[in-house]
Amino acid sequence: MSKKGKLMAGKRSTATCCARLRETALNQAAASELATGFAALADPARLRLLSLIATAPAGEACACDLVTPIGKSQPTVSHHLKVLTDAGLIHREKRGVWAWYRANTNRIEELRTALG
Amino acid sequence: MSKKGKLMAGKRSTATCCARLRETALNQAAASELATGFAALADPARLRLLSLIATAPAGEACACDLVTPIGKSQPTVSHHLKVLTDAGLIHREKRGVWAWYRANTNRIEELRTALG
DNA sequence: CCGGTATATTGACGTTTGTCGATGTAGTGA
DNA sequence: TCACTACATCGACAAACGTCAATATACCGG
Repeated sequence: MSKKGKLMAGKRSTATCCARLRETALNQAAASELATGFAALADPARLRLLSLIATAPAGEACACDLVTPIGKSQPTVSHHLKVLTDAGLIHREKRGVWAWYRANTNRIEELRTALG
Repeated sequence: MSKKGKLMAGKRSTATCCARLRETALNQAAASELATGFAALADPARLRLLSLIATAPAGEACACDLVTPIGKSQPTVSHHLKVLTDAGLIHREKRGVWAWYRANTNRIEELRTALG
């Protein structure tokens, strides 16, 4: 779990990457950073999209396969995928006409760590 | 701490208690349940409140000590505390004139598990 | 009972969000 | 070139949200 022995408390090196809610009180910057991440998860459609992408074979999913299961219009799904992308939770790769999405494990883990 | 406790005396279904985003695709119900939880975390002020409460001595914090560090008005802080309470992330206990808040570890862990 | 304090609720406001239809853009194959 | 498909963007709208001042509620010490 611990990648390195790097959890020095004294160094204030913009440590928003590893902020932990229940360890030390969050400063404003860290709180804002985390809030944008959680905001992306604060919608059922986006949670299901992220789940569909993360559990897709080969770890990636085509946008064309995401519209129907979500049950929303194509522009809406496209919008949600953009929100997830902007929040760093997924990564987009355009291949031909198709857009392939992949979960950003590091970012998800970052938010998970915040709750630890 | 006791093993389970009766703090979770809500109508939370057992099926959604252990949903994991990256394990199997979320159904609509589980996604909605998780989304309300993450929505409560989708605000910097609420994240800082939860952090202040979780790291407070004896594991509990008085509302009277939460207004100033947040830098928002008293009604606004009260509102955010209510949102966190309704989402099951903290627990409120009125003692005399004061309201004491305590983090709901189970609920936080539940959301953390969803990202695992 | 009275004044002071702690907290919650109400009402109003500007802003953000989720949604869709319409439209734009770009790759593909005939 | 043309039609078709996949996806993004735009414009509009209602609903939800964050915020505060004003007010209400409840407790406590005199």
